Amino acid sequence: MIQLSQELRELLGKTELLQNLLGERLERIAKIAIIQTFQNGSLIFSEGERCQGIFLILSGRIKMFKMSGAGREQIMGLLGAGDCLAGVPAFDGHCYAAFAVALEFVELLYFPREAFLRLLQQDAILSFNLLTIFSRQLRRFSQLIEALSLKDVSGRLATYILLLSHQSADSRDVELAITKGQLAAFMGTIPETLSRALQKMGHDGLLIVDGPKIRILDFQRLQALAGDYTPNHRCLYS
Amino acid sequence: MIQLSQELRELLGKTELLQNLLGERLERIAKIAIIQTFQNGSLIFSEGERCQGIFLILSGRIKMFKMSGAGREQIMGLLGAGDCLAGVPAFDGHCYAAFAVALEFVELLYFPREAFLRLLQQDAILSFNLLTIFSRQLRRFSQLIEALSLKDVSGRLATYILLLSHQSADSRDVELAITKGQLAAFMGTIPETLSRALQKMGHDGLLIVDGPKIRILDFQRLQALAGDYTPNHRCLYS
DNA sequence: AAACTACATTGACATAAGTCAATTTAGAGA
DNA sequence: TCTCTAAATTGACTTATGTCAATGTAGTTT
Repeated sequence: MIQLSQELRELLGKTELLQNLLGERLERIAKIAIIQTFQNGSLIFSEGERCQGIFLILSGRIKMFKMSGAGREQIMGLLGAGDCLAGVPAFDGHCYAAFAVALEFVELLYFPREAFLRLLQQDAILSFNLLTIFSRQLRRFSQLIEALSLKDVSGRLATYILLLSHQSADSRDVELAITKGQLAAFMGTIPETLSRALQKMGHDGLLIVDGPKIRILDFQRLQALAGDYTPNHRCLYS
Repeated sequence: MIQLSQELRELLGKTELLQNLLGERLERIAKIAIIQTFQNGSLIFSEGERCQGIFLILSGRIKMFKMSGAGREQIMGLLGAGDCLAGVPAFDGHCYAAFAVALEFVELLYFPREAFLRLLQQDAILSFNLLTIFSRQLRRFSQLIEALSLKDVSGRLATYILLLSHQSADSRDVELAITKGQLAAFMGTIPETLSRALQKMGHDGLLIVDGPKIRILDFQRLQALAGDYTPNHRCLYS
């Protein structure tokens, strides 16, 4: 729970959006911010709604997703403390491009669009930070497009597990931080198909699944399944 | 064919990346630029290659795409005169995220990365322009992800045709500016499937296809096929 | 411990879309 | 006009993956 203005300022300086700003600048930014809270499961905004500002996540996790007419979800991103939300709509002034719901109790800092844009013009560092955020997101989206269009579910899953493995302490042991249902929606598929893909990979001796824990047995074949065209794909994951 | 430096400077000022810059700034930018040309069909860069700079397209069209292990293409974007190329890799210093090939004879302006980044720090307008470019691209990618994950080929096709229709003079008549093979690769499918989808739409009385020309007969059913969840989706297409 | 809930798995089935191969069409160049 | 080539279409077939329905599992609450 965020309460102290002092504590708040410290937190802000550590976010990707507001890092490296001069103290006084940060001070001024903190002044125009409004704290908003959302209960677990509540809708923060909807696709198509007019966007009036940008959000910084202070605590809690948020799911951004698109939805088909039939009600299937495609998760566009999972955000947590320090991440910024609705950067694009706040910048270009158009509508939200996706839905956002709170996966937990969420505290947000809200900056009205006009004030945010004014600050953006005044502060080159803020612009730079936003460019960094946008470019990272563009890379993520590129990968997602590639996965959805050019890989089957097993391939996407293998790619994802290998990515987790890179971030993990022991690269052989990986733990899913989200439910398998969410993972399915993230991979552009449904829980049933994901379950079967994992089962097959287990049966083929690529890995062992135990609830959210996955132990990788065969990196080589997993990499082959992931089937990246580029010989060294590491730089893409930055 | 670009030859005169005067002519060049005028062109640059009209591009999205360099518009609204002060005259002297533009002058300085033009100085560090290097002209490169590519023959029709030639590879401009490959996914995974280290990026050393940013490109501005002076003339000709460029296809950006990803490729599967099996050799299938997903077109990420089609660029033309005035567009900028490799903005993200130039900014973040990582590798190209896709392949780029010339679809015609192409003339590019190349700005070495270091010089470009220096200019970016000095000029808030340049940053703003790049933010605009990035945010537009993010919206495009969002739509592509939504299409690939949540719509079938007919739905994607309907969406695309309606988009063209909005841009067209007579909204009932639409003309494809690219080959159907490229369109298929853009929609995340193959020519055979695209051909069948178009055929079915024709058979169902939604439209009439004559080579690259399409006449829309039934907007309502086309819109239903496109199946956007959001009631007013217009703001997404900006 | 029992019951409730959300999540995950499994099975049977339908179908959209990819693959392979053959044919047609249309544009460019001789 | 007649190739020659690339693009587009069509047909027969296979397969990945979504749908529906049932069952199983685990964590939480009473």
